[in-house]
Order: sequence, then structure tokens, then C-alpha cells
Amino acid sequence: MVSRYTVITDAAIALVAEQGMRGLTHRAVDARAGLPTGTTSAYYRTRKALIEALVQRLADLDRADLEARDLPADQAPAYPHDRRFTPADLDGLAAGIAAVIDAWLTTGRDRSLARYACLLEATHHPELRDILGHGAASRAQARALLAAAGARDPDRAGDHFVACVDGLLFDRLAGAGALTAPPPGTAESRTDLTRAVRALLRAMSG
Amino acid sequence: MVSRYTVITDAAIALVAEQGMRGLTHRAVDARAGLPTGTTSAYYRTRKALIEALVQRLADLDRADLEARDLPADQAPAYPHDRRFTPADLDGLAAGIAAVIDAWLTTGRDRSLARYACLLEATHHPELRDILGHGAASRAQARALLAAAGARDPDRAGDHFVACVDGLLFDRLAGAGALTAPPPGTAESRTDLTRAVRALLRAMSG
DNA sequence: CACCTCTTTCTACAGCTGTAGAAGCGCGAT
DNA sequence: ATCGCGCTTCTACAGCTGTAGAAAGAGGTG
Repeated sequence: MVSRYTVITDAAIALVAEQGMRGLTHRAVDARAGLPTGTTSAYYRTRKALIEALVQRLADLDRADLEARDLPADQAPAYPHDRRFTPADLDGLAAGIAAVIDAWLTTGRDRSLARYACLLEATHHPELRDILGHGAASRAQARALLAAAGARDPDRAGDHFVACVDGLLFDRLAGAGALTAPPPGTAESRTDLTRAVRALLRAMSG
Repeated sequence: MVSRYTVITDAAIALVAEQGMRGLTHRAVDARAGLPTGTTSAYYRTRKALIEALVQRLADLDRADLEARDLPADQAPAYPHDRRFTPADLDGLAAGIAAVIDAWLTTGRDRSLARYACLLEATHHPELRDILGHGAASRAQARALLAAAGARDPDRAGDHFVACVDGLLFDRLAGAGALTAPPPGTAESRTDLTRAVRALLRAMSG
């Protein structure tokens, strides 16, 4: 049986993805999760606590994905996240990252939307940023990657790379890219993303 | 005397920047703008109308900046936006774009935050995206630029470029970059951004 | 069984929000 | 001045939201 905490926070994520932070209310979470009214309010007395739980859940899910990365392929979870990269060639690597981005646009759409909403929220509530962990994992990965590729300043370049990838994701998720780019989940989407990521990798590893 | 519409929508932008979409209420706008309670509600009867006005104002401000671009330098407005680029050398161009990004982080911080909030909102309210105009101006500019630089597919590359630049901006505005990057408004910030943008330009124009 | 503790569910309530309409006011036309 | 009309300001009100505490139940212990 799944714990109530995850039921509540997962419902919260879906809600934020669908209606934005404004839709996140105790009662709405109850309804969405099919729980008796008042449950969410009992678990998270204040709204602040509810948001923090939401953010914590996002961080936990990311961590879980990251750990699942080390499982053999046939045990890997349905949810695709940063698979361990084998940067044999830059092109294959780019394709891998593009696949991850595309997954965030499809399977992980709700989580992506909720994450951006929370990042924006973190502007006025800095403690959220601490919980979210600054996307430390991907940042570290990118830094290591670019260091291996011989970048001059891998730390800064890694941060730039992550920011740009996030930009590509956000653009297709919510921005104009949702119109001009090929629809996510398709092969075209992935080749288009691959091209962008490949260019990024080339640029940042120089 | 400034029209009431701009007073209201400007207050709305500031509010959204400070408190997020959730802080945008008729009464809060009244208070923030120093108008008698009920004014905003009279001008924009529904909340949807208020948001649309907000987004329209963002679009108008952008358009105004764009037009001001053609003024002689001494008449240029205090607010810095996309100045007309003279892509003599890629490095100077990168520095110019970096300066614009930095301006969006400082002078234009509120507008930037409000814009991202609205983009997220546009996920569940597509009509907002139409008003916002898909960032068409910068997109066109980037496409033209990359076409001139001899990019293979300037349209797609231009979109990628804009998305990445937006990612760099968002990252420093709300994401982790707010911690790892040099503080905006400083020379370090601009050199760091210049390096990122230069790499992007090189990559995308290839 | 009675008892106690912890969890779950329900209820209350003050304050806020969206929206509508009434009241008031300035002002030009008559 | 008187009327009519558009803009502005005020008030009403139903519904929602955040939060707290009471009531009900579940489960273990003596």
C-alpha cells in the first residue's frame, strides 16, 4: 500500500501541473486524490507545509530516478530520467540527452511543469530552493561530462549547459516552442532536440 | 497623465513578480496601485480579463522597446531591450546579447518574472500565448542573424538559440543559477554570460 | 473487557476572492 | 438649471481558502 504522503503529494503535483500554483489548495488535493475532505489539511496544516512537501516529493522522485539509473536495463523503471551516459561519441550522447528531454515532455510532463512552477515560487520562498537541491545532480553530471571532454572551465560550462537544456525543455513545454517545434514524443522531436543538444555539447566542451 | 489601464497593469506585473500568479487579485492590484478598492474590478470584471490585460501590457512594453531600438542612442529609453545588433564580429555580438540578458535580470526583473509566470499560465490558457506573440520578435531576429551567419537551418537554429538564451535567463532569475552564477548587474555576470552566448552563437551558426 | 493513544474524519469560522450591481459624480448638451 | 450619460467609487454577497480544534474510530495493553 502506498503511503498517504505520496498519494497527497502526487495529487498535488498533478494539480499544479494542470492548474498552476493557484489550483493548489488543501481541498482540491483531497478531491483529486479521492481522499475525504480535510485529510490534506490534517497532514499539512499550513499551505507552506503542503508546498514544501510537494517540492520534497519532486526531489525524492528525481533521486529515485537517479538511483534506478544503476539498475540493469531490464529492471529500469518505466520512467526515464538521466540514464548513465557513455560519452563514447558526442553524437550518441546528444541523442541520449535528447531522449531524456523528450521523456520529460511526455511521460514526465506533470513533473516538469510542477518543477518550473516551484522554481518560480522559490523566487519569493528561498527555502524551497534548498529542498529542490538546485538540480545538483544534473549539474554535477554535466560538469563531469564537460570536464572529461576537455572543457576549459567545466564548472561554469556545465552550469551553462544545464541552463540551456532547461531552456529547451521549458520552451517546448510552455513557451513558443510548443507551437514551432515538432510535437514531443515523435521521432522528429527527438532528432530536432538531438541537433540542438549536439550543438550545445560542441559549444560548451570547447 | 498616465492612463489608468497602464497603472493597473503595471501594478499587476509588479504583483505577479513579487508574489506569483496567486498574488494577483483585483483588490491587491488596487492596493498596490494606490487606487480606490474596486477600481480594478470595474476595469476588468473577471480575473481572466485582468490576466489578459497583464499579458497584453507585457507584449506592448516589448513592442515599445523594440521600436525604441530605432531611435538614436541619445534618445534611447532607459529600459534596455534588444538593441539593433551589428554582427560585425561574433564576440561583440555576444557581449551585446549578454548585456541585454543582464538588463532583463536587473532593470527588467519584474517583467521577466511576470513573463515566465504568464508562460506557465499559458499552458492551461492557450489564448494567452496568442497575446504574448510567441516571442516572435526575438525569434525572427535570431533567425535572421543565424541566416546571415550561414547556419544550415537558420529557422530551427534560431528557435533553439532563443530557447537557450531564455534558459540562461530563467536559470539566473529563479533557478539554481541564482546561486552559482555571479550576481547580475556586475561585470562578472556579463563576462560569464558573454562566454555562454558566444559559445551558443558559434554552435548554432554552424 | 475497559482504557489509553494515535490516526483519521468532520465541523467551524474568520478572512479573502470573484463578480455584480447600486450609488455618486463630473460635465457637456439642452 | 436641468437633464442625461459615461466614468468612478462603493457595497453586497455567495463561494472558497487556510487553519484550528472537536468528534469519531482503530488498535494495542493491562
